[in-house]
Amino acid sequence: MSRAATTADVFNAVGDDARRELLDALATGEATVGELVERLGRDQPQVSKHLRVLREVDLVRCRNAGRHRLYRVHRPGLAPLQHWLGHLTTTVNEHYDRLDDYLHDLQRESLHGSEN
Amino acid sequence: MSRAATTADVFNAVGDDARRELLDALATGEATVGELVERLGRDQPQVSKHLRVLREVDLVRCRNAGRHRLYRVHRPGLAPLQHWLGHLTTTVNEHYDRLDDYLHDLQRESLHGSEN
DNA sequence: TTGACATATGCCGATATCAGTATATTATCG
DNA sequence: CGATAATATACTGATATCGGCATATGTCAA
Repeated sequence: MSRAATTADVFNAVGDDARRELLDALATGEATVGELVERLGRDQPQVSKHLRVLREVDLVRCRNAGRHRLYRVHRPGLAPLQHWLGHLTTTVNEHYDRLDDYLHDLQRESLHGSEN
Repeated sequence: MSRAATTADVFNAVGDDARRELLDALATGEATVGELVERLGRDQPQVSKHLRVLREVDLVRCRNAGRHRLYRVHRPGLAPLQHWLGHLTTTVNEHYDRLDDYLHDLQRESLHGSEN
């Protein structure tokens, strides 16, 4: 009972450098595994494995083209990230203002308070 | 030579459920560790530890208020996330269109890759 | 100072994760 | 059918990560 969940969520998937690089590489269009291997300069098995993770969380999809496999970003898969980040951002913006930041940064140095 | 980097980046920090919950909880304003412990229903040490990670990547900051410590979201810390996701999204949108998705989804049906 | 409260840190064990290597699967072509 | 190219999976070892518990640090108040 130590760890939490498998890599099976979008946030975790994007938490890895290699996978973000893959997404970036696919941002401009489809690519085969071999092309990605070359562009990222990583081993083929690793690229395949990372692609698998991305596929499992629906951030990418693929189709067969001859002997190759063309991967592409699956836009709807980005929704959870966009929604969470958007929601967080707007909520924070609604509840904080410049004055807050200003005051807080001032108070960060020293402060006295007595109350609960 | 196995693992990559320490948890010291924003994407990794946000990859964890507990930390996202913390950010969500702080979205509406400052809170003390105790309040967060109660809201999230997690042990105090864990909350503190997760807050530490968030602090290290500059997603939250804190100030002392008496015996308490008030944590808050540090908005600039969100920038890397916003930029990466925004850039990815617009790039993808520029290079894909509805027709692409339509065709790809069609072809996806016709030929298939096995899975495991 | 002492004592109580709030928060942080240290240690541990279980498990996940990643890179690397070798091998299996799948598809195309002759 | 067999050979070969492209990709996927299996296994391994090193390390990171997380949760749980105990304890340390720090802050106020009397």
